[in-house]
Amino acid sequence: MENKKKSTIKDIAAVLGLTPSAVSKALNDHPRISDKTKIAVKEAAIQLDYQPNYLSSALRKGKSNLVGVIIPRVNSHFFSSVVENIEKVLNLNGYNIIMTQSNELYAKECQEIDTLLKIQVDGIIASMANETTDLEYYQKIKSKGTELVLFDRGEEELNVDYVGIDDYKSSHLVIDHLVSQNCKRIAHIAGFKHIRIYKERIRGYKDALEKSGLAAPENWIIESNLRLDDGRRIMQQLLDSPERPDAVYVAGDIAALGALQVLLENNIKVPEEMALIGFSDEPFTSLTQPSISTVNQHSDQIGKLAAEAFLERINNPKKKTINRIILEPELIIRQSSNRNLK
Amino acid sequence: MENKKKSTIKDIAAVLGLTPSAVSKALNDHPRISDKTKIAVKEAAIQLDYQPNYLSSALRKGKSNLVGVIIPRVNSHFFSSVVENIEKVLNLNGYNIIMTQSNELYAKECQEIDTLLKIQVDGIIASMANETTDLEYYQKIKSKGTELVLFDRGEEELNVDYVGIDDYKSSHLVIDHLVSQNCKRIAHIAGFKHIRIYKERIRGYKDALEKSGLAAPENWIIESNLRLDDGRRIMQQLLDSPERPDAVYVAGDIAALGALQVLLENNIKVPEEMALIGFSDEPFTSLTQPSISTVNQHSDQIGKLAAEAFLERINNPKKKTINRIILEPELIIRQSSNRNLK
DNA sequence: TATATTTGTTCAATCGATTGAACAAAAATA
DNA sequence: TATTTTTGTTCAATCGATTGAACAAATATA
Repeated sequence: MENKKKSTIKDIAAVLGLTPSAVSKALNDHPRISDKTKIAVKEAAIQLDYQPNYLSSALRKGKSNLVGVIIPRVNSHFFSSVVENIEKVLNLNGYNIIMTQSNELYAKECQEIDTLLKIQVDGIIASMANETTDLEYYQKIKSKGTELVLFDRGEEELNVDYVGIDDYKSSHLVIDHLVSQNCKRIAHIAGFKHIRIYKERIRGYKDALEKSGLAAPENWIIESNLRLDDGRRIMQQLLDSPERPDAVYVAGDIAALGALQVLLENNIKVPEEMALIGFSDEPFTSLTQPSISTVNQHSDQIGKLAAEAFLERINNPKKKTINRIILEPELIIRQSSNRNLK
Repeated sequence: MENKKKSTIKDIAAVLGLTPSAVSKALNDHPRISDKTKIAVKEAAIQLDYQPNYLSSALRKGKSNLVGVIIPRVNSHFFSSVVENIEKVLNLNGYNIIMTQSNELYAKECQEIDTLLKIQVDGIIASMANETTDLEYYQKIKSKGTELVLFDRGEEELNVDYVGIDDYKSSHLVIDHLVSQNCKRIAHIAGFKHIRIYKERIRGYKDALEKSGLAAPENWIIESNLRLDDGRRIMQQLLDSPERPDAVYVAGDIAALGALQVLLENNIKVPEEMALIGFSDEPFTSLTQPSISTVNQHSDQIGKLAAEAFLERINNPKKKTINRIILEPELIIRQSSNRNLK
């Protein structure tokens, strides 16, 4: 029952009275092999349930047709959707992906990079962990000659292909909308400043407020991990502050959910007394009561474009120019910020 | 700057005036190599930033030290937590994991299995897709001599190691609790009967009701995909039925969330008019208003035990006995079913 | 001192597939 | 018929690491 004897090109060669090299060439459609032989070889391959040995061919060719994907965490709609779309595109092109998660930890991320390099993936597509400030490990990927594409969280100094949205503009969409809802005192629960995308959101927040002639006191920009608890803690802090805001723009949906919980627990009317906007369009934002306004990052597009950037690079190894693809953000207005509809 | 020349044992050998085989043995602590040589080799390895070529050693040894993990979807706390714990245990034992998702699709699952077999993983740890009824591909894993461990969703006929919870008993915990809350008409939004775990939950549901002397009309057991929409649709259907239930036991948290939405939209008091219990202890169940009672499946334990089952098997290839590890479920009582507290 | 044992290293084959060069046979051209 | 070209296949080296056998040198035993 257990048919452990995997067949090799040798077995096929033996059956047909050929040499292994002829078989290899037949399978790879080498021009010098006759059609007759090719057909016979391919038939025999099926008969013997032949599966090429990936390890040996990768070793010989120096190419694994494997791409590593590193994301901060899988349990997020945004990231899992990006991965799904990366996979879709790469599968069509003969690549398989290996998905790993850093859990937002720098140490874990380094370990994952080492593993992927060890397995000799042809490239890595990654979004950086919150903790990561030291880019040494990413430099290492490039120095090993492995392709690297970043998405969402990526730093410009690495000088590699990047796909993401216009974070600066996102903040403008958010703030302009809140202003149109007659909000006057808008606070920002932000991500860490050392990460480019969050820095951009902060910059956009400030500029958009200034443009509208509203104040943006420094203590209304609160950096955090954007976890549920951070959202809760900071919202409570804002509620307790002497001049309470009338709107809060949160740089992540999960933290926005935490913030919403605290608002509801304190019987604050949303959006009448306090408007709320999150970021990422996680599915649960449409499920809460009230539903949470948020910013759509086009995860499907990001995945597709990141995969294509990798393919382009691997197919043109000489190419020197760097692609920076910036998508338009889309504001999704739901109950938590819509004072007219409710 | 780009240091593409990866060093090999040959390079180390050249530096030290040894042969590659001596270097290989030194690195692998072969007893016949002198300590002096070992130290010298290891120093040189560090100097040259030597990284063993995984492909060649895997090819030669017939062992990749890679384990594939197949889950229905990553975007779920239960599955991502299981994977996290599998990884933790396996990393400590020198294995790396490759995580893939079937998206609940049989075709995708088959493709993932092929990929993993191609990459020549040493084993596969999997939870089966909802769609899967044909076990041929899983048989294939075994017939190739690759170790297989199943968790949560696994069928007995495959005759492989399994880790899961006692689904039959889970239903008893749920029903007994609902009965204690004075519920009399308890419906069940179930998963597909062809999957063992859901079948067991249904069986437990029926037996527990019978034990309590309550009716369980067949049309109160409604099979589904357990998606959000299924929960919504079926709950609406139950509300519209002539004899409306006063409690619903849902075999999955996401469907339970959908059900809750419909209840709230219809202004039905939960749990007073309708009690609700889900399954899996997804984090959002504690975040809804009211929070949803559910069953904890001990994802961390499942991951750990599945990884250990794999390790045990790979270390004792001759072992013939099958491990079936069944954990105790834990009922988590929250607002949606607790009529006393609220 | 002669022989046996231990120690440290090299040799050579191997894992399975790939690939350029070599070669013989068949076909085309002169 | 002699020569060139084309075609189909085999040969042999290679990717990098591993491993049992072989061998020489050093050490121990008789």
